[in-house]
Amino acid sequence: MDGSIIAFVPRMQGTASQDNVACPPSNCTCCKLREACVLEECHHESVATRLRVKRGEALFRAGDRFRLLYIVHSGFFKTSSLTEDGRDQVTGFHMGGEVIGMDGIEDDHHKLTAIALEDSNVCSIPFSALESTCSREPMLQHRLFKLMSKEIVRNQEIALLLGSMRAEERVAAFLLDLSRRLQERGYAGSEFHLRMTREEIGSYLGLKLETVSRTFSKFQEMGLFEVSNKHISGLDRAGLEATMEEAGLQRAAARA
Amino acid sequence: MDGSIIAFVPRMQGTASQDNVACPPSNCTCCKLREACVLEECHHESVATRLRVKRGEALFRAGDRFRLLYIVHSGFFKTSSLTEDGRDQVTGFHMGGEVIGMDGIEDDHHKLTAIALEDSNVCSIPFSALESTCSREPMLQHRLFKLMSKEIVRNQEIALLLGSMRAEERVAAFLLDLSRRLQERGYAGSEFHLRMTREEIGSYLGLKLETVSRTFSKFQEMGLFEVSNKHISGLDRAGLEATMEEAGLQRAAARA
DNA sequence: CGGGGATTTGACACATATCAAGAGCGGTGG
DNA sequence: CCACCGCTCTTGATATGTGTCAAATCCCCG
Repeated sequence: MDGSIIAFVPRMQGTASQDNVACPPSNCTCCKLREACVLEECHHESVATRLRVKRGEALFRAGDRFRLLYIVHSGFFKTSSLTEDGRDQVTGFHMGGEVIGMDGIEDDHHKLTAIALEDSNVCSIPFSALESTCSREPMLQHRLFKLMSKEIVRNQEIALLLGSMRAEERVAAFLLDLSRRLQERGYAGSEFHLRMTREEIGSYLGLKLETVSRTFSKFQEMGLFEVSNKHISGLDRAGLEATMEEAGLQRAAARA
Repeated sequence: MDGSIIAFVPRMQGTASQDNVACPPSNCTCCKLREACVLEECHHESVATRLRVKRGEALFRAGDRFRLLYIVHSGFFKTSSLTEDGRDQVTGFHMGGEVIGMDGIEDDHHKLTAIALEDSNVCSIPFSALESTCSREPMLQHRLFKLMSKEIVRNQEIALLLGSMRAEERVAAFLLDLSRRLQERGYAGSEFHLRMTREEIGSYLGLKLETVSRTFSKFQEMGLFEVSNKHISGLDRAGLEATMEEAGLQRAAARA
């Protein structure tokens, strides 16, 4: 695995509500995951607050004043940018252990909207407190720099996907990424529920929903997985990777 | 203007070589711009080193060990990612005052290659020294966080461009961005030399070089600017913005 | 002054978008 | 518990934007 910046990778078995029984949403002093959290030191200072977000609700919206960074504790989010000219695009899907909100640091206002795709729990930390703690805790500062760098790289990878891949490669890359992240969190990597619609996948991948649907059907025919509505099973990671490589070879051949 | 994170915006009149006469490439103690530099505090510590990079040379390459962050002092760079499967894409063009290399913080290795598109001068700062200084200088830490956030947002904007804009909009957005940044640096915003080839522009915008060329020709016919090889003049910013808005309206109409 | 890469332009191909219709599924209320 | 409604998804037919291929010109660099 990569020398993960995000050490906090919960292996959630219980539901969000069960968690909340034991951990009231006021602070994280009893957080079961604090030892492993990216921003661990903040727990010691008791500056983190637990929040529940229901499916469909926004954690923050584009234009909101930025104050907090959020760590997804359980659940699933999408972030999207909605520009004044009506352009709307999903920029990411976020699951347990991932940090959301770093787009707001630049000028104290969020550029993105974060919406829960299922009932979720997040940990919120005032960025100003985080900065203070960083000054005293070089390791925390170091991890935060790495975390932001990782977010830069992630966005560059999306740009690479959007700028240079065909529809099939994009969809394969999307599924492989999702599968890998679920597996890292202790879930099966070959069988999972998609929490987002075809339209949201398409928006993320720069494709129309019909193209996503068609590609799913085609992959199913190829035996790369079974898809039934939002449920994926029997995902053949090696097969998907081979599909991507083939497309890459074609590109290389075309160039030669 | 935006509450610029990058306070260091040189108004270069002289050439790179003239600069170097006065400022040997050993350190920045005599840097004319240190007062305004993003990473000002580092100059006080004399940890910054000036480098010259000739046109075509690499500042760093993908896979290189990451140690330094670079501030472009004069000149012009492109950064690009080159993956093992032969995918190659320009991820950005960088001019005076901009910081390059933040993609390497994540795991101590650069993901991108940075190549000078003209003879250039950069200031290099060991990242470890920067981190140490940050711990003592909260304002520097704060600016560095903002700088990285800005880079995150920039990459999101590229993704938005690649995922949702048509060729004409992309080219218009590219020229407007370039024009704005040149203007901020004291150059004319309506007349400038393109330092990159059509192919590099295309790679950055997710288009083929022929499409870039055709779009340039079309814009010229529309009277939005004159283009002669790499020279642009008479750039009509308002006209380009109108072109983008029209495309946006079409999109909105299509959706309704 | 020669040569090779860069650019332009045209003709054509193809991937994906668009438009359209119908089926499936999930939630809601009777 | 069933029936309905709306949203999501699938699939087909067609349109279109951009890629691909090719050739000529241009221009910069040596």
